[in-house]
Order: sequence, then structure tokens, then C-alpha cells
Amino acid sequence: MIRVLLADDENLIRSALRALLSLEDGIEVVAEAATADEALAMARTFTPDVAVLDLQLPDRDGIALAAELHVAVPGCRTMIVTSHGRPGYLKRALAGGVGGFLPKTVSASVLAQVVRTVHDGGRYVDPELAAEAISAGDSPLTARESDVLELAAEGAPVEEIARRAALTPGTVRNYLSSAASKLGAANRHEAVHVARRHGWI
Amino acid sequence: MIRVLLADDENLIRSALRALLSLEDGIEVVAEAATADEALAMARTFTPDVAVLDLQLPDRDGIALAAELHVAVPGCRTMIVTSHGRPGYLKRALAGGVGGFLPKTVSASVLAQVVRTVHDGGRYVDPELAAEAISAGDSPLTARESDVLELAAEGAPVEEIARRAALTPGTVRNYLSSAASKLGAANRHEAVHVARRHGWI
DNA sequence: GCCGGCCCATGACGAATGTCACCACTCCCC
DNA sequence: GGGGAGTGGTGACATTCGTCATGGGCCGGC
Repeated sequence: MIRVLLADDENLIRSALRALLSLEDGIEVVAEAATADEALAMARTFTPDVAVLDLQLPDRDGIALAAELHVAVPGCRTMIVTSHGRPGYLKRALAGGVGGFLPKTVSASVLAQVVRTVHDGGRYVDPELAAEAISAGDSPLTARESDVLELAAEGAPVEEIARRAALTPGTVRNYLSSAASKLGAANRHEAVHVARRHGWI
Repeated sequence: MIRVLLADDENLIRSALRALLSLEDGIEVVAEAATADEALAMARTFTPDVAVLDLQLPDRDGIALAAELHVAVPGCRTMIVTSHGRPGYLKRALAGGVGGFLPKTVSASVLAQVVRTVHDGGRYVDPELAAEAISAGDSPLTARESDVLELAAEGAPVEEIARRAALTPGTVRNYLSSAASKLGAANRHEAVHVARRHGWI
């Protein structure tokens, strides 16, 4: 029997997934969580075999949670289910030791199959997402460029970004300028959009 | 027996919802669709009593689909389920004759209860969303301000916005300036964020 | 030990943007 | 028939932004 932990902030989805997985032979949902912290606590208590995580949780993202789970409960394998299949996330997830990465558009039978595959130590990535990830490639941005671009995401003026990043306004503009040119954007706001689309920030 | 149509582009969610609703007495899922067009065709064929629609579908949004359904299948009541509970959408949905509006964070039993309520001609709106909608109020933006702000959403320069809106660059700047000040934003990009958060664009 | 890449900064320039005042026209409502 | 609100426009001004050149410090690889 594969013991599964579900983590998703959407109650409806979570109980629906539970209903679906419970119909499968050899799979049992032993715990549910709505937040990353909750999931971590649950995992410590129930030591599940596989954790099915939503990519976006209220307190952290699923990738960070997976990394923490691997430390807290070494025997627990992880897989991520998401609505937004951004290529960058896939790469980060795999690098973080996540065993499966699926969009929510897959069918229930595929989900159950992947739970089994991941439980057996295998890996599964949705073919379409994999293709996107390959064509999208790595982020061309340096660490600092990503940071600054992320701070620019909410439309804040350079001054504020500089304060929040503990940098000079001039330096911030340099980073934004080089980030925009790397992304083929005319200005930082368009750059934010491009980077978001690729899952780079 | 309440005959239900499900429309959601995410296969997993859709079949999970089907599993959940099928467990309820007196509810039967008679059709599923992944797109608005598909839903419309299904509704014509199966004449469901209640249509449970996702807010975001690949081809249209759930509110537009609901309006079309009311015309195509007059006896069919509609309700919307969504991940992003933006206040503006709620208002638009209710104005469009939608009977129920829920975030996906609700429990399965609430969902089933709302399906019944809507079927009986009642209305149900998630209390939290209702509170947000009331506190958020109406959009302070005029029609044109909204248009222009929407065109600015992708970070395009004023020149391009002007071309796409068939306006002078100067006029565009006036609209953007007044929109930003109405929204309490320091620049148009922050304004876009504020408006998005409220569901005003 | 040198080169390249990244990080951080400064200064300067032109272009884009935000803001304000002001005008004309239309439509609707009182 | 006179407001008021919305639409569309012009011109001017200060600020912000994008870009480029240039420099120093730090680290890792050849």
C-alpha cells in the first residue's frame, strides 16, 4: 500500500484528489495539508511514502517544501502538480530531487500511475512540459539580475528597488538594463513579463 | 436527480470534481468539457440543470460562457468555481445571472450544497469573497482608462499603446496618469498590479 | 598569474514618462 | 439651457528611465 500525503491550499481540489486516489488499488491518502508548514508537520507524523504537492502554497512554493521534506522525512518521495507549467520551475524541481512534475490537465489514471512510478524511485515529467523546458532553456540572467527583476515585478520605481535590494539606484538601473536586453525586452516591465512566462522569476 | 455539466480545462480537477459530486445523493454529472465551446455544445446536447464552470477557460472566461449558456439552454443554471477570487469578477458574474460563486478553497460538502441551492433557483456567494467585493467596491476607472491600462499591462511603451488604442501618445499619458492617481499608484505599472488585484482589468 | 565573469558603483546623455493646465466636443441629466 | 462627466487632444516641464563608458574588487579556471 502506497501511503500518500496531499498538500494543496484549495480544499476542493485536495478532497477531490483524495477521492480520486482512494479509488485506485494500492494507494491510500494518509494525510492532507493546506500549507507547507502543515505538510511538514503531517509528514513527520505520518511518514508517507509519496507527497503530492501543489506548486503554489500560501507560505512557500512546492519546490522549497519538497527540499525540506527530503531532509525531514528521508524515505518520502515527492511529486509536484501544478496549474501553471512554467519551464523554469520544472528545472528547479528536478534539481531539487522531485520525482514527478505534472500539470493539472493530466487525467486521473496518469496521476495514479505517476504516484506508483515515483514511489518505485522512478521519475516522470509531463512530455509537453519537458518539451517546453528544453526549448526555453536556462535563464540567461545572473543571480542578482533575477533578484532585482523580481523586485521590479510590482511596478515599484527604481528608488524603492534600490532600497529593498540594498543597492545604489544606478546599479539597479544597470542590472535592469542588462536583464531587459538579455530577455529581448524594451523595458524592465516587459522583461518581467518575459521572465515570468519562462518561469525564470 | 440534478444533472450537472462540468467545465474546467484541468483534466485532473474535472474528473476529481466528478468523483466528488457523484458521491452525493441526488447529483449526477452528465457531461464534462475542457473549453467553453465544448461546454456549449455539451449543454445543447445534454441540457443539464446546473453548469459548474471554471472562471478561466482556454477560449473564454467562465462569466462569458455563463451568459451564452443562459441563451443557448434557458433552463440551465450556472455557478462559477475559481482559484483566484478577484472581487471584480464576482460583481460581473452576478450581473450576468450566475447563481453561485465559490473559491476552490471550499470543502466538497459546501460545493454539493451550493449545487443544490443553485438548482433550486437560489444564489450563493462565498462570504469571504463577498466581503472583499464590498470593501473593494466598484472600479473607479472610466471605460477608456481601463482599456488603456489593459494595453499597458504587458509593459509596452506609450507609443505602442497609443497605436493599439488609436489615440495620441499625449492622450494615453493623460489616461494612464489619471488611472494611476485614482488607484493610488506611483506609475502605470504599479497601477496595473493594483487593478489586477481588484479584478478591474 | 592572468583572464573572464560577476558584483557594485559613478557619471553623463538622451529618450520616455508623469504631471499639470487648458481646450473642444458630445452626451446625459436636471 | 446649463452643468457635469467622459472622451480626445496640445504644449510645457521636471522627473525618471534606459544606455553607455568606465572603474575597482572578488573569485574560479586555465
